[in-house]
Amino acid sequence: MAHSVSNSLHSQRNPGVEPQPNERSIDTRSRILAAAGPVFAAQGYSGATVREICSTASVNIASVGYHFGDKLGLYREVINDLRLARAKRFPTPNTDPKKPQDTLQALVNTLLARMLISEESAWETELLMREMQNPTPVFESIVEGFFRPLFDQLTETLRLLVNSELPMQTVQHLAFSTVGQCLYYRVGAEAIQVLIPEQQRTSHYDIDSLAQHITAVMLAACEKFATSQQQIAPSDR
Amino acid sequence: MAHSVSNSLHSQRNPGVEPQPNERSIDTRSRILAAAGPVFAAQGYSGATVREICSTASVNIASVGYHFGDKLGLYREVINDLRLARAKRFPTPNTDPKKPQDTLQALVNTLLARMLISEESAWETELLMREMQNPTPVFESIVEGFFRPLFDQLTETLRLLVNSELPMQTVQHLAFSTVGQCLYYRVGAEAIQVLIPEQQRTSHYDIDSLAQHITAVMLAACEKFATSQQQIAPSDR
DNA sequence: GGATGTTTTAAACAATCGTTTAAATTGAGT
DNA sequence: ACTCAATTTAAACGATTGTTTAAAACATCC
Repeated sequence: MAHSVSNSLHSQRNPGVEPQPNERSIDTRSRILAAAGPVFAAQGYSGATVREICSTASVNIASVGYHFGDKLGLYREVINDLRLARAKRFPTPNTDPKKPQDTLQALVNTLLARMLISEESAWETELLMREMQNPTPVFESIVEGFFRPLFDQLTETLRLLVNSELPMQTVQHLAFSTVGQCLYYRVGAEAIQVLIPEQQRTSHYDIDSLAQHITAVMLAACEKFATSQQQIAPSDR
Repeated sequence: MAHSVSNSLHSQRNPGVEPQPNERSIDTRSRILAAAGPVFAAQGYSGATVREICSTASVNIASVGYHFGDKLGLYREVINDLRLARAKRFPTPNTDPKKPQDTLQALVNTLLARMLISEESAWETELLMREMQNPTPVFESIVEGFFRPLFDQLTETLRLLVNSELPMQTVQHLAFSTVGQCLYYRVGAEAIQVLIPEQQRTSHYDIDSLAQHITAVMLAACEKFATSQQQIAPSDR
């Protein structure tokens, strides 16, 4: 009745005996995976339908049950493949301790490039954004695999730019300030589209311009934080 | 067959003749509205079901069709009531041109308070967040009614803090930097919960601490931007 | 080439969705 | 008390969802 919690392949009736998948089998499997990503990203997990996925993949509806057991099983595989693919495409910039300013600029560029990507792999970012607002059971692994590495590199770089006696929480807040500014140009993209007329948007909202601005803001903050003993140093009161 | 595009009340058969709603009528109507807000916020528009809304409102399922015509009609009313309620609860801080630093601090405080509210009206912010990622036909009116006023006040305040010859786009970017930092502590809340151990989170992530940090970052940036003719002034290269 | 296990297929399943219908109930005016 | 419009109610509608089933098609090995 209820399918036992076993491998992803349902055909594996007797445990320990690996089935030998056909060439067609892995073809339909990969075709489902390729079609599922954009659909999950566009409609969300619960909004996406296995019928639409199988339709765009030119595959029978029962195939997802056969190859992934479940709709959630398919989603897990999509997330897993996404992590592997992105690790290769966006290599973390090599950190040069002698030029932390340049490292910060490179990190901001990488962050913005990940946010504002508009190629055929834009659905990946969309999917990660949906996970941030509607976390599914795979969210924690996403944070550890995706966000933690960049967050650590960002805090290390910012540490070099400020007074080394600043408490760690302040440096972490500076990292969140950096990420937050980058993230806004994706989360708030629809709002910006309403707030700013199109004429201005076309000329000053490319990745390089935004990266330069955000880097300048954070460098100014770091300089001020570097010369102050306290966490906050009001200027006049 | 298909209900004609008319008033929200279906009972209004002959145009020009206002129906006189009962006491019970406006009671069920308001009870539906009160129940719909949190459900829409928690499940999203398409995820929410009129059955759950009517169940928590202790109202028949057909009532939403009678009073609001449609599920979307109910949603529009929820958004409309939300705008009116929030305009009263979060009055925009009065802007004193002589102390732009204080005005900025107050604006950041208001922004963060709107983001991190955890009272019984937390569903309102949740609903606005969902609109940002999954815009419905009411999104544009939300931006104009909710975001535009604070965005304008923010740009005016920042204008007083920087060189008055700076191009408008730079000031707008500074406003987005401010909003982005505040927004991150809500959008990235789930990620922060994984990245930062609970022990640290309890002591340095209250509204006042975060507002002080963000204000300090933006004041540092403004000071630097005020003394530079160019939009970006690299320090050493 | 027949036997065996793997994969695909069409069809149906039960559950749930938003919406509609027609009758029952209520409330106010005369 | 009767009338008539407003409102509520239970029930059903058609459509769509994820999942399952049993048979057909395929591939592989002896």
